[in-house]
Parts: sequence; structure tokens; C-alpha cells
Amino acid sequence: MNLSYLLNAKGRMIMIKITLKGGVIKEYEAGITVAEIAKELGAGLYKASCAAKINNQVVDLRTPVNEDCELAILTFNEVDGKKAFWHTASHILAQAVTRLYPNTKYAIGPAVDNGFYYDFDVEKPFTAEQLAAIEKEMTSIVKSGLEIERFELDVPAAKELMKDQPYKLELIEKHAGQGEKMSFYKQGEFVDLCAGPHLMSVAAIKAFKLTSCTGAYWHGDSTKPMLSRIYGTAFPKASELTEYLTAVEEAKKRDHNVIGRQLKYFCNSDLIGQGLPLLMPKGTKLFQILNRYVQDKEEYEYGYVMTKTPLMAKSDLYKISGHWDHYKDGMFVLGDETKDKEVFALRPMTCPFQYQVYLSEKHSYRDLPIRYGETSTLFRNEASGEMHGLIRVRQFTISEGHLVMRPDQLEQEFRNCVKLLQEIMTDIGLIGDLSYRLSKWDPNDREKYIGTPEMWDEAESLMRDILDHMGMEYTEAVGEAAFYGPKLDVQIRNVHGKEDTLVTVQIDLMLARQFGMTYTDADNTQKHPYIIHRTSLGCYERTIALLLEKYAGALPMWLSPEQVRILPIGDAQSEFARGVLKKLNAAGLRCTMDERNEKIGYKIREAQLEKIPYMLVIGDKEIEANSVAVRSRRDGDKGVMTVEDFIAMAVKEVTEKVK
RNA sequence: GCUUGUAUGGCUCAGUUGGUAGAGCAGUUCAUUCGUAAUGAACAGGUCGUCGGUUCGAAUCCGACUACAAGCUCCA
Repeated sequence: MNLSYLLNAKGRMIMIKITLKGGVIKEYEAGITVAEIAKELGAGLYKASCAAKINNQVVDLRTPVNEDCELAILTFNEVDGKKAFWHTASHILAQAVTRLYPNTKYAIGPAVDNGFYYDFDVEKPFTAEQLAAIEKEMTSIVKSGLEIERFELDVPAAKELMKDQPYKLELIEKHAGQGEKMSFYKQGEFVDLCAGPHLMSVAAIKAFKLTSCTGAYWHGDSTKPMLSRIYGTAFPKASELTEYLTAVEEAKKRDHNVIGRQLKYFCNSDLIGQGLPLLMPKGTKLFQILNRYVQDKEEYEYGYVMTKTPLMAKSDLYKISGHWDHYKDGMFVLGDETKDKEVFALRPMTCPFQYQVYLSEKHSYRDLPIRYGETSTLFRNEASGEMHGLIRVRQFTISEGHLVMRPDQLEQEFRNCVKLLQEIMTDIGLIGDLSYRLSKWDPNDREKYIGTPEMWDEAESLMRDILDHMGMEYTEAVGEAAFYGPKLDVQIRNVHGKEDTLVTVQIDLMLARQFGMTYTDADNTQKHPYIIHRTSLGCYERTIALLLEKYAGALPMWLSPEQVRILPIGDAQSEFARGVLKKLNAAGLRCTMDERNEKIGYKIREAQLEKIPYMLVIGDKEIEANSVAVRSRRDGDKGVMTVEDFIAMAVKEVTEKVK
């Protein structure tokens, strides 16, 4: 290897200045590797090092440093350190699998948010039973402490090395045009085409666990073959692994799909069908509370007017809107196009319906914006494997709205939509769990979208500008837009870590043209309005699911279907207790009474398990003092107070929406 | 739609190598009127998701379908 570039004119080693964390500058000979620097800085740091950043670029520990730079050694405590750690774990997994199942073709194995996976092409997909054996093999690999070497090959040599690995060949082919060399990592007999970075040896992956196995399409493309994916996670210390696994188990206990059924918020019926949950009385009450809250807020604070439009329409409507061409697979079509004179379809979105309301009269620029709101039930024929509790269903009700406006009003209206949704998310307590995503179209997949590239560029840059003006933090995602325009998607994770869109605000410059929607401007010309499609609370079913998970079923007082339960000790207190019940109901509190002939401990246990915020125990002592003994589900016995004091306290908790 | 699992009384689960089902909770009835997370007893409740196959015999083995779970794809 020719290292002459590391020498100066006099043939002496060039010294370079490296700025470390905290601004410390150290001098090293050019060509020193990051790992050597880490070792020089301290054995502990070297042992913990996973990767590094040179001038803010993530690099492998083996990277030679040839010029002055800023250097940060990354350990498992940094995100990119974790990624390298997990990526190395995925190689150990692949090595174990290829040892146990020599005919395996291996595809890709990256780090993900909380661990790693590796995709394999095997004759029979892996099942959970096989994971233990694979883990055992992984353990022996880790114990062997194999060093991990990195090397590079040109394309022909890379292809020769990977000649038995079709997926790797495909990846090499994909990168071949870029003129770069292919990098490989080798640990013992196992070699993988891989961009890295990786740890120096397999020995650090002490605590790991294979968590699940499942199918996954090659390149995430459902037309490609399905591979067998194994998920796992790993940590530097066993205690951290245990902690993580315990946290995952704890999170699953909050699963709305479990507690929502347990607490009788919803159920399903085989006879009714998949993705069609039934809201039970408690779920319906919660729906009603949220719905009234949203409708009032939109009408009285944000200037919305309400519509109530049909749940279905003739195919003609969807042909104009573009749904027939772009969304038909997702719709429930009633009738047979080839035979019936008229074919109807249940609506998958509200937009074209509210547009018809707009179109029913002439509009002046002075009338705008018009903000249409609707508690709108929608129907989407999701593929059978996609349903999930209340989060993904075939019929759902959304806090829907369409704002029709002049272009000059767009920014203000958009800002108000975001403000509204943030106020609502603050009130219900989910604000801290949200992330924002600008969902853009995919210019390489024109089929999926209507409109011209110019219109898309305009709509997307309008949205980006507004978001930037607002100082919002957001990510951008290609190919996530609606077929008619870009979206600001408000994302949230469920207990399984899966991300879904909770709320969306969309800019639509296209559909007004399709439908011939106009207003008369000040210069007496007809113009197409801009439209914002938006939700505020999102869809009720999904939001209810996330609320149940957030609070593990113990909803805040203002959202609780049953806020107070009165528990008389015996029949003797019934009359007094009924009087208390009346007063509480009159104060607007959702209150019931448990008059059953049961012991007080039994009644308390039930109310506690049902997560009723307050229990009022009434015995002779309370009657005598004209009071109630208050027990909170959170703090237990809170002592005795007068009915009036309790009402004042409870009402305050409701009005202030205490979490 | 795809991959892997799962499916036993309202709920949570047992059911050993195939010999037509068992518990706890919930329910009903009776007794108990009780002070901060389960009073006691008795009774009732299931052709083991559906359909078909193998077998003298199927909850148990095989197949198809339906539903549920996690993941992939898709999506609010």
C-alpha cells in the first residue's frame, strides 16, 4: 500500500490536529485510525466505542484520519453508536443463521429504532421455536470474540465473492454505477457486503435477545418475494437488556386492544366483520365527550360551520374527485358497474361531499374563508391483514373539516389548524407524544397522484414555508402525500412502537379545479379557492385507542365515562346516598351508585379495577356529619369532606382538564 | 393481500402419546347488612371458531375457511 501521501516533502510524518469533545485539541500522526485515537484516550473509552463522527459525519472506527478535523467517539449512549452496536449484532445473527442453515441466502440487516433485524431467504420461514437455537449459536460467536475486519473490493471482485448470494449481487448491481468500491465486513468465516460502521469485535455484544420473527418483503415491495425476518435487540449490559424487555412487557399491558376490551370500551363480533369494532356504552360515552368538546371548540372558538352530508354517493362524484381512479381499491362499491345503471360507493373521505355544499351557492371573496366541519363517518376497505383494534378499522368517524379560502388566507388558516390541533392534543394529554411529518408526493410514481409537478412544487413549498415560519420541527417523507396534495401528518406511536398518523392538515390546490369551485374576487373575476383538508382530534376510534394506552385505561376525570361511584355501606344509607347522587348529577358529574348487597371492600375493588376516578363511601358516620368519605383511584382514602366541597373539587378537576 | 402464531363455557386459562371436557373469576339462587382492593354455599353454563377429511373413535392429526395477535405491504 502506498502511504506516501502521509509524508511531507522531507519524508517526515505529517502531524494533524484533532479537535475532541469539549474543544480539546490533540496532535497525531496523519493516518492514525479512529480506534487508535480512542485507545490512546483511554482503555475504557476504546472498549465502549461503537463508531465515531468526523466533522459530524458518522464513520467507522477503522477510518484513518489524514487531516485536521473534529472528532467525537460514539458509544452506545449516542444514537449513532447504538446503530453501529445493533448493526454488529445483526451480523452476528446472520453469521449464526448461516452456520445453522448453510443454504440460507441473506439479504439485509440494519439497525432500527430499538434494535436490529436481518432478512433471510430460507426454504421454510423461521418460527419462534428456532430462535433459542439461533441465540445459542450467537452466544458462542460472541464468546469467541472474533475480530471484525473491513475491506474493499471493486465491483467484479465483489460480485465474485458474493456469487452465491443473489440479494447481495442485486445490491452490488444497484451501487455498481456509482464508481465506488464495495465495502465488506468479515468476522471469522462470515463476510457481508455492508457500508458499516461496525464495532471492532463481536465480543461487546454481550446482552442480546431475538424478539420475534416475521415475514417481510424484499425491498419493502409487496410484488417482491417475502423473506423471513428476525428481529432482535442488544445492549452492552445484561441489566439494560432486562430493563428494556421489562419495559416492553409493561407497555404491552397498556395495549388498548387488551384493556379497551377488558374495561368494556369496545368489542368485536365475527358476524359483523373484521375492522368493524362495536363501541360499548363506555366507549360511546367517551366518543360523545370528545365529540361535543371538539364540535363546540370548532364552532365557538374557531369559526366553523357544521355540515351533515351523506355516507354514500354515485360513482360520478368519485370520478370527478379522482377517488375512482386513485382510491377505488380502498372503497366499498355498492353495485356492479358492468350491469347496474347507477353504482354507489360508501365514502372513504368527506372532501367531495363538503365541496358540493360549497358549490350549492355562489361565493364572494368577502365570504372566505368558509370552514366546514363535520363529524364524519368514513368507510375504507382495508386489506384483511391491516386491521388493528381501534387503531386501524374499516369504518371510522373523523373530526373532519375543509376550509375554503383565498390564497392570501392560506398561512393564517393553516396556522390556526395547527393551533387548534395542538390545543386539543394538550387538553387530552397527547401533545408530548407527537411528531410532525411533511408528507410529500413521489415524483417518480406519477400514477398515484393528480395534478402537475408545478402544482405539487407549489403546494409543498407553501406548506414548508408556513411550517418554517412557525418554527416547527418536522421530518419530510417522500411518497406519503394524499393523491391530491401534501400533508402535515401528526404522528404518534402505539405501545408496540408502531407509528401512525393521528391528525393531518393538508393543502389542496387541485380539487377545487376538478370540481369547478370558484369565488368571485374583488376584480369581479372567478378564481379557484385554496382548500385545507384537516382533522383536529383525528379519528375518534384511533384517538380513543391512543388515550387508553396513554393512561392505561385510567382516563383523566374530564374524559372518564364514569367519574364518581357512590358506595353506601349498607341499605341503611341508601336514601342519603341517593340524595348525594342527585346533587352530583345536578352538578354535571357522571356518577352512579353501587347499591348491591356486597361488602365495602368488594365494591371498592370493583370500582378500582374499573378505574373510576372517585369513590364516595357513605356510612352512618358520613350521614351524621352530612359528608362523604372520598377515595381516589390514585391516592386511596382521602378522608371525609362535605358533598359541596367534593363537588367543587371534582368540578374543578373536570373544568381544568386535570391529567 | 403476504409471513408466523393463536382459536376450549361471558372472561383468564388446564386438558399429558387421539378414548366424546376441567379450574378460577363473572352469572343465578340462598344466607350474610358488612367501613376502604375479593363473605360463604349451592346451582347453572361448553357438541372445544366453522366446514370437510383421516380413524373403530378427534378438542387433540390433516386440509379449507373465518376471526384474533405481531410483523410486512398499505393507511386516518
